[in-house]
Amino acid sequence: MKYDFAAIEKKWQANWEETKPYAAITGDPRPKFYGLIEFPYPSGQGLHVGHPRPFTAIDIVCRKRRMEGYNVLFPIGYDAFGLPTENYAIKNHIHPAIVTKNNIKTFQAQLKMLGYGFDWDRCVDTSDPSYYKWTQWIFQQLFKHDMAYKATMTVNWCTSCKVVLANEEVVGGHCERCGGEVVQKEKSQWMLRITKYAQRLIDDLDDLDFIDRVKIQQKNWIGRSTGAEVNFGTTAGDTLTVFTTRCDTLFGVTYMVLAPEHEYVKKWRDQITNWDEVAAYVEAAGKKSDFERAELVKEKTGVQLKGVMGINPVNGQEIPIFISDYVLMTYGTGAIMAVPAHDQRDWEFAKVFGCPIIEVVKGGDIEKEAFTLKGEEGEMVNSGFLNGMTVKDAIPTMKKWLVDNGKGQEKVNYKLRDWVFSRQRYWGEPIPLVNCEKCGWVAVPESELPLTLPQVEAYEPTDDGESPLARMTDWVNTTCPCCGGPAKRETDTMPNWAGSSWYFLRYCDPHNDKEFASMDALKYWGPVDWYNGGMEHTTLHLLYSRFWHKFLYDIGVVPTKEPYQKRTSHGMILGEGGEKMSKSRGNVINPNDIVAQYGADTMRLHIMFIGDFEKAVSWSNEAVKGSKRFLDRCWNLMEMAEDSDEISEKNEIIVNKTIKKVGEDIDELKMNTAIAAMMAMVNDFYANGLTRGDLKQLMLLLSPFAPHMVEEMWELTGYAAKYGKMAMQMDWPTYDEAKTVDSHVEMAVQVNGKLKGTIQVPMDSEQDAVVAAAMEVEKVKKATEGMQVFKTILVKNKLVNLIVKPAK
RNA sequence: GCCGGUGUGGUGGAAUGGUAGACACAGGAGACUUAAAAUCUCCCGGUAGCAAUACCGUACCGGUUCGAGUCCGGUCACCGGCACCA
Repeated sequence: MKYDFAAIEKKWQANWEETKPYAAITGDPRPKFYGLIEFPYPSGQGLHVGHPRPFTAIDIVCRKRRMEGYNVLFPIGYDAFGLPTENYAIKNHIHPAIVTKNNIKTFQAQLKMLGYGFDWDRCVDTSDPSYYKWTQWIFQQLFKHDMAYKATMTVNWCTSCKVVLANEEVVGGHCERCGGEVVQKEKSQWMLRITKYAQRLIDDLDDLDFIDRVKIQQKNWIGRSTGAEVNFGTTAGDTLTVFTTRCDTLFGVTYMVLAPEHEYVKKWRDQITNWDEVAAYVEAAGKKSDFERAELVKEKTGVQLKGVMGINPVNGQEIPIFISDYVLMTYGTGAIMAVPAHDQRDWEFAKVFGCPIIEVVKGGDIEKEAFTLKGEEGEMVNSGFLNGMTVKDAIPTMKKWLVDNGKGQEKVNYKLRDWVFSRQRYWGEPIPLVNCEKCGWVAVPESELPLTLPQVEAYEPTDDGESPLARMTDWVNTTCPCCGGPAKRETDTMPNWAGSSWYFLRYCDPHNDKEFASMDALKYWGPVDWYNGGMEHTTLHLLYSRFWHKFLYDIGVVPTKEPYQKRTSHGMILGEGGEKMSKSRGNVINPNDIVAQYGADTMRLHIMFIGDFEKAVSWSNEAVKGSKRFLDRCWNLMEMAEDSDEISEKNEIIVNKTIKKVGEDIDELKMNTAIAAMMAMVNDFYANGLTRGDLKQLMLLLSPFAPHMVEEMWELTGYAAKYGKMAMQMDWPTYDEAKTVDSHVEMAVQVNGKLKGTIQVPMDSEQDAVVAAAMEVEKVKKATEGMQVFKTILVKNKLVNLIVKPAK
């Protein structure tokens, strides 16, 4: 018999729509649990199989928490601003708001189809003015606290789309969408000072329950390195400051290098005797994209600034100064001291330009390559007062010398850059600022928020890379809230990361029109207890939202310094054969098809059973059958079950064992082994028979995985009437530890570490009894014949290992 | 190059240093059926053997251990991230 999944799923989804068993109640006295999944971007393609994996996993965790007595918040929403919608709108001349609305409808239907226990009354849409009013409000707080500033910087410009692209949208120097060439262009941008939080973003990871690879990746991205700033004199009179992590090698400095954009290059124009050559190099470097500068340049290039020399502070030696594009303006001071003996890049440059290479740490062969020791045990040579020291000791000694002599100071640098926050796009939150000639940048009064997106006729970006909003002169021209004089609105919009940086806060209090969320609601629900999401967001969304949250904490509007207590991450779902799913490969799996053929419960179960949650797995249409077969077997147990509400004696052990295993596995997201354990229990039921009481335990365990079918079974077996509750509202089953193990155990018998057989012995048998039983095994007899047992290793209830040698 | 991760049957995958391959998919055999599907039961790493059994087996080489898929050192391959960060 097969169960009628279509009718059953429809019935129970209608029931849940009506009775709202997933409603979260702010302020409820039960302990709270806040489970979160990354809200989807409502694309035109609808849900794909990638979504249900994390959604189902956290849904299962939340369902279990409800049964354990928690007041659970498991919300959903839509990250609705973004480029694909805007491009679709451009192509089809439909307003992006309408496109978004339609897409959300599709997503909602699909999410409901899969039976997720979301609290739908808390649904948010980042493109809804009642939502982005508060995104704008938060931005204004950033602005008011000097955390947002406008700066001119180089951005990626697609020559074909005539549009500014984010770094993520540039693939190998070309536009991700059209493949056109991407060049660098100077543009004035809003920036957020995330770098101000760099240290705290590292330090506070220690108290969080994030999986290690997330912590490591965030730390690497922030890229803290400790070293020193060293002040070099120059013959031009200016002090040239560099950053180094290896101040121990100062005696090995044989030249200096500036980034081509360094301010001193222009400043020294009159003293530089080869200016034409220098100017040409600067211009050429400026034209190169970052991609070309990083990727294509194998051989170091550069030009010496003739006419100016640097002066090494430790020995007063005059050294040449070069410009080269291997030195980045965006890190450190944009200038370096070059130690070719102990830095591979400097070594390569020195070889090209014939600079001297002076060894200051013994141990390598600097004729062949730079000696960049990994440990810190090398011995200093040719280094004046450092001679004879280890590198480890030389670094602090030199630091102290620099400070004492006013030649430098300790310094920490980060790779993290400030966050480019402007997009020259239509479909994003308008930045709620106006520019007044007299007052400069001024925030739009809070009473005027939300500053809504005006209706425009064309969403296409303009030729000069301005936002489409710039054409709306009626909207752009306004008055200054400060002085009442003429002012212009900012026409750039926010990036799609804005709305997602705080959405988990809005879920706590989604209908509040006085505040982004009340402190009471935030205190009740915060922080998010468990947040699962993709690794691809580790250094973007996850970092950005931690930054926003810390800022909100600092201004006293959120109660915790971190937004998420626990972070886990799921592996990708690949197509059959392990290839990435893509339209061009034609291997995309649509969840709708699986649900139509097998039902939502099978879909949910299978996507959990398919493999280790953290690892990538390939989808197999064939294998889905197994999960469906299991559900059918569970369903058919109803006919087999004996008429008793007690757990049967014959199944006592397997039931208790399975309750323990499933409960523990769910908490570790090991859904695959939890399901395997339930399958094993069902196999036992088929072999040994079962009571309705046994089945009841299975239904409770299976309820989070296959909620529709279980509720139907719960009703048919009479439990719904008996308890007046749905299965999902029952208490999570408990187990008796003593009953999770049999009275007898099977133990392995080894002779000299080789398996010779197994024995059945009473639980917790002592060594003598085990050895006696072991000696009864034929193979053991044979293997120990004429031998002397001189050592016995007993692992209780597991194994006994007899170590033998020939008897004399 | 650097930082993470992974490598187990025909396949997806299980295994706190303790019986490798749980649980499934595919495959094989049987029961039921006029028949097929479905369902139920059994078999299913390799080599040799009628068999009992023996030997081999968790990418590769070595080590620690009574015992290693698991720990340590080295090598290779693949995946993800970063990449001239001084």
